[in-house]
Amino acid sequence: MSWKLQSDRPIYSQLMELIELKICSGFYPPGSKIPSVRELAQEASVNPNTMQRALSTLESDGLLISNRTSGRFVTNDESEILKLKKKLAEKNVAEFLQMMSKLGFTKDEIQNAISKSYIWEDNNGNNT
Amino acid sequence: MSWKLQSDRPIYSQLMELIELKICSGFYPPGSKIPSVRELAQEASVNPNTMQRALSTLESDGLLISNRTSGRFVTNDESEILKLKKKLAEKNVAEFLQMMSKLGFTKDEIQNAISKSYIWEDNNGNNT
DNA sequence: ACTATTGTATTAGATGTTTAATACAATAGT
DNA sequence: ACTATTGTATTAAACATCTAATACAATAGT
Repeated sequence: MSWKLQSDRPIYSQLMELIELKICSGFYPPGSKIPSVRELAQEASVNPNTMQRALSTLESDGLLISNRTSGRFVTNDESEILKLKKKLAEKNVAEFLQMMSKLGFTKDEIQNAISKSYIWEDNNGNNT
Repeated sequence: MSWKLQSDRPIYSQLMELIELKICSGFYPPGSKIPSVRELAQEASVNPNTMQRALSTLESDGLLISNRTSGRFVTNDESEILKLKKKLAEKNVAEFLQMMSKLGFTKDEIQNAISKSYIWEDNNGNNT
């Protein structure tokens, strides 16, 4: 799995977003167990403390649940996940359109650019 | 003018993006003089050093030119500005689509969401 | 019962960002 | 020439982030 991190933004924050995405996309299904803090930290080439911070914050958001020694699990509440998915999507659309609007693009130009894109050919996160 | 800054990302970086937007949108036209470091810093409620960092970086990017005591000016090279505009737009579209794709939305759903938006009613940056 | 694995907490140091206060350098405008 | 305004540079302190090393707490699995 990809953990592409940038240096111009807090890492724990990026980790949170990436994990949210993995949950919303079903990569980590509802109720499923996710890897341990230490494993995830290694995956992402990040200090365990940093990963812990991301995970515990997502937990206080109600998205994850930790069971002391049995590990950490995605919430079973699918409506919660759907809610997050909608929230992320709406925020994304709004920010995108605002940006494009400020850059002077029209709706038609945007629709055009999107219909020309090929993102949807591959479902592995790779742009073909 | 709006200088809405968030705390989850370096301020100087956000300032750069906002200024780039002001230039690309024509709020600061090519060749025009922009306010002084101190003025801009006050506008944005930011330390002059932070604003200076944003401005001098934009200068090394070739977007601004400083004339010691006469002030700072937007480049006259309109092709440079157009290039930036395209770069910003492409990056924005790509990131947006990748995100929406990962969230599981189809092209049609996205096209739909965009056609339903009302961003273009008002040109002052306010969503009506 | 023991042990390995889990999440969690703590302390310290390195680094980057931001603010603050100040000073200098150059010149447009008078 | 003088002066105010410009960009620029420097130093210090406060703060957040990240890493590192380590330890503790709890329990599933044996």
